[in-house]
Amino acid sequence: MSPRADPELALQRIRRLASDIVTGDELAGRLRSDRPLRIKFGIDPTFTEVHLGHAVPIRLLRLFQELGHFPVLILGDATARLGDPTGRNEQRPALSKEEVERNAATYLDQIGRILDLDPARCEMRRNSEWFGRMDFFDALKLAARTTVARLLERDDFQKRMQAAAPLHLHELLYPLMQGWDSVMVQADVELGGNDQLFNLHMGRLLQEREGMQPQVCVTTPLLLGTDGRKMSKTYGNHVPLTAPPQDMYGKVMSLSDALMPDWFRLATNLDEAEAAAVLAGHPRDAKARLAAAVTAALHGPAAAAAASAEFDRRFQQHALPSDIPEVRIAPGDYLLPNLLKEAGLAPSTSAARRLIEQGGVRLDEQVCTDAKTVVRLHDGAPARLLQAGKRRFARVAPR
RNA sequence: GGGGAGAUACCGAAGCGGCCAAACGGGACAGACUGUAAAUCUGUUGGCUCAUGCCUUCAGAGGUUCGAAUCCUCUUCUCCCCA
Repeated sequence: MSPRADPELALQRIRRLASDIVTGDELAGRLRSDRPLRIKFGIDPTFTEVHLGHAVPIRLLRLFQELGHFPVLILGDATARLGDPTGRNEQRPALSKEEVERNAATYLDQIGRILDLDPARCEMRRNSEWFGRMDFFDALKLAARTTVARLLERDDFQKRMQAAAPLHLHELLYPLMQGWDSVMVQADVELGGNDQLFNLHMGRLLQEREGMQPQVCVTTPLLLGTDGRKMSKTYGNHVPLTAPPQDMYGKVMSLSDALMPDWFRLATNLDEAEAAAVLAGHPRDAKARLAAAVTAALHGPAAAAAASAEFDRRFQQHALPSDIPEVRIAPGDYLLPNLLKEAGLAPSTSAARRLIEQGGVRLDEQVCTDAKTVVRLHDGAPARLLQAGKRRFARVAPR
């Protein structure tokens, strides 16, 4: 276990990644205590792809770990089967045990890219451990610890009541379950996205009822997607933690300028002064620095440097990418649109034709706008270089 | 249980017998511009052996008609109001 950092400095670094802290004084007090704090973070394995937005609280958890504290990761295998009502898709179908397990495995793989999951430095618990043992009376006893009015304070519950939208009884109990996790693992601090504040508070309340010192709640700000909307897979504006270095770098480079300060703060380890200095320079360079920092954090500096060099080659010097996939096809004469389809560069020959007519296709580095071009690819013919749009390439050769 | 409104391409939404492969908006893709972007402008956005040609689409199944996304019947599903 690394030695604990200076409490003042620690607090400063935590604040930089935090949106709300309830309460700051309590956190300062605990950071000054002489034991490692138990930092709880819960994830419900309800989906499989973790992106940079999800990663913000995980990065904060990592920071606590670096500061000498002890992450307690809760795998919400019980809660996942219920579904946190926060989500817009309230009708999330109940997941099977198998699905939950499968998701959990991919989660840990992804989280492990940020957090040190070594059992000596991190505790991992499944909440089925205690919820699986509860009987109905235990559940009622838990429910008796709060009031309906208190639960209905939650913003999205209120909205749904007002909109006369369905609000199921079990959804009301979700915050209680999350809060009970805090009791069971004796959390000192719980982290979560800033939409989690209500649930985090419930942990405080339940711990207090149990005569424990209530946990400190720390929420993290929302990291917006590359286009400024909420980061989401459906918008295609997300950066998956598992994205290969080249893609990751490229995705970050497509970020809107205005979002750079947030991204520096929430997705990189640059300190405030350093980030400010970089941002004062040319936006292009700042973004390159950002992309490199994000990529390096997940793939290491060497991969980041390579991704950066490749990106510059491709988009600044308009050079060909260094790794063009090779496609082997049956020998013969091909109409250009068919060839594009065969090479996997277009979804249909019609789409390929349109692309050609719009000047989006290059054959051996020459723009070709004639959809009737015939490409002869007989046995022994040399490979032809195809480019569709700015970033799709293939070398096609007869099989 | 009663009454009403719907289901159209990736999404939202027009169309209500031929001029409909289907307006418009968003998204996506391409081109120009650029700092890689964003913004802006332009174009494209069912498929095909590439054609002023053919084929498959307007919830599903039948029917009327020379002709149906549009009319009729049934089925499925959604939403709203009343009980």
